[in-house]
Amino acid sequence: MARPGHRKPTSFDVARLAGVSRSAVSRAFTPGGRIATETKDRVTKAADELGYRVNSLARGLQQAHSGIVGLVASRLDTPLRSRQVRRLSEGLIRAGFKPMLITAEKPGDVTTLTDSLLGYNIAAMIFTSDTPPEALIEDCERLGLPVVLINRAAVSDWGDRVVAENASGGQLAARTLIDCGATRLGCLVPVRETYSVSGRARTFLAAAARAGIPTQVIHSRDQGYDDACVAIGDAGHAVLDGIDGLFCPTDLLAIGALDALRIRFGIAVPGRVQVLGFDDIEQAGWASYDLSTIRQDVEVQSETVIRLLTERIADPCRPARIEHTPLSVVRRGTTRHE
Amino acid sequence: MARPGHRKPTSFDVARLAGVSRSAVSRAFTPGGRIATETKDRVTKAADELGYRVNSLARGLQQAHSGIVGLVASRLDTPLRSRQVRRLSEGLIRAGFKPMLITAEKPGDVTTLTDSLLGYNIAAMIFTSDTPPEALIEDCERLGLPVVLINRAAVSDWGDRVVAENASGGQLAARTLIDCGATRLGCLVPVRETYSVSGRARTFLAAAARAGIPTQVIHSRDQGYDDACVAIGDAGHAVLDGIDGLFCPTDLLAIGALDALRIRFGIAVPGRVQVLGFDDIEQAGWASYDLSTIRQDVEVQSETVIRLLTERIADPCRPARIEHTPLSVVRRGTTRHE
DNA sequence: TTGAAAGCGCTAACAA
DNA sequence: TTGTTAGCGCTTTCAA
Repeated sequence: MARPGHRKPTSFDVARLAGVSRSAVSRAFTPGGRIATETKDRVTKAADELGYRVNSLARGLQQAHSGIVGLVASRLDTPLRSRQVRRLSEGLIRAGFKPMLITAEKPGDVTTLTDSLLGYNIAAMIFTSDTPPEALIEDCERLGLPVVLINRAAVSDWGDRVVAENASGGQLAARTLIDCGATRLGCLVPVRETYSVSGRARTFLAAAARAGIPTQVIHSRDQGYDDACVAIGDAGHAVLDGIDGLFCPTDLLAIGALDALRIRFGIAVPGRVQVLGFDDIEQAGWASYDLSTIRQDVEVQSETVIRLLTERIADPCRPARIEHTPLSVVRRGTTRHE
Repeated sequence: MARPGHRKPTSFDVARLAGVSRSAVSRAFTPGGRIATETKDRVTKAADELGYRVNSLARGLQQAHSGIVGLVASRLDTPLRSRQVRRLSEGLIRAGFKPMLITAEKPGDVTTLTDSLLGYNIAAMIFTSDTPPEALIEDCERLGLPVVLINRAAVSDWGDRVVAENASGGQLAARTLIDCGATRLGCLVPVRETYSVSGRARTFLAAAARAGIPTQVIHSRDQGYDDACVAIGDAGHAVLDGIDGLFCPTDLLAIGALDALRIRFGIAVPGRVQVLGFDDIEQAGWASYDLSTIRQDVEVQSETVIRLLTERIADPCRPARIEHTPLSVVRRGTTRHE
């Protein structure tokens, strides 16, 4: 237990109390340290008595990195993202890292912030999707700093990537709706592009075209619930009457669309129009929505990120890799049975 | 711009290029540093040229703290919490701190983790509600480490606190329901206690009793959507037929209750039973719920936290303070007009 | 206002 | 296996 003593105890204090050298103390606290069990015990005991804790700052000054990992996330207050960040944070901690959270909406933010992170001699950076700070990633490359990109397009060939299979994602969505009997499709497409969302929408449209199914594009401003409501509202009966299946490349969009469809226009879902989302956020399972969707497994995704990170740190020279996370169809109440 | 040079430039390199001493470089990068403008310019220029960045690790070793703030949050994937964390993170960064995120569900996690945080010579700790790591806060006290508690009970008298006015919160909820014409109330109470939620429920019940309104308690296991669904399901018509107003101390609970009430039991809301939530999470505004609720202003809350933190760091000796965040009634579609 | 010198607390290379 | 020694990159007295 810690003592009321004012100054924080250092390895020197522990060394003196244990009757060993400071290096011995250092070794006792280093995972693979070459040290006699007996010595280690003495050190541990003395450390406990003094309430000693290794100073990670000093340690980080000496070693290759400080163990801090920069975690860059936009729209943290969004269901999918908050789940991702939670998992990543847990995974990082479990792997012995410390996540430093950078929440940033505009690319400018990210740059400034990461810039200051770099002074902490961090072990790596993780970028979740959206705002693409290309220049920043180039900085990381220059510094040889490991980078993992989640659901983001490649920037140069630096950085490992973990992406949902967006290509097959859009395709899977199209096939699912068609299999459920939809014959005239619609697709909600946010004007503000994003790697994953735009990718899914694009491949959905391509797949529908290949299948010879007529498809309408409904544009929304962005990816929020409100954006979807407005988009559906603007589309109006003129468009909506022409479709019987709607793909929304995000559950949040799907839920907004659903509310607009049912409540504003009184359109029966899935009776008149079937709706399919993407991600499987918690709210998709809420009884009022009971949204059919394509599931993106966040848990697997996070584990993959951590694995890639760890391996990259162990061997900085290996070529960049890209891992795909699996997708699965979750059939709920907004689509009809096949 | 950074140079391809392999070793990261140090203050020494900058000093040499600028033709000054290392101390001058240090001063140039210290906000209030006593240095001639001309010298500073020379240093800045040299630093830019070399791509120099102050090493925060080395700096933190020297100064009172490293600028890192520990941010402890449970249930990060929950709407309210993710909004809080987003705001806090933004606020901390704006104030020049770096948030280190500790996501932990069990008190044990928190202890281990914070323990390792302490090695980073952090500036302060912020605890969002739930899991109360009392021993930990005592540790902070012993170390003289500033602490801010959000919606948490006091532990000893260490730590500034920011709390919603739970006392008046429950009262406000009771009055709102009664004013809207409810005459037989119900209150959902999670068995697993939590400072804020339990507090609100308690004061709600007290206020209802004072007003002479009969009130039923419906217990749920915990605070999630599913917990509310199950609780309402278990209560059944026997209980539900006896109430015409239901207070749920969390929007998440309210939404779960709403779905159970309407979809499982076909009970009209607000026709037969009015429902009132607490927090005003984003989903409360979604058209399918349109939930009346008591709003907790997360933005104000975060700002208050940052202010308290900053002031405490500036003057570590000031007595602990407690600040209340305002509450307001948001009338939507699950209550009737007065 | 500036520079020289002494640490901050730790790890790592070397020698014993 | 252990201790000695030399830094890691910075800030901060203290003199000048």
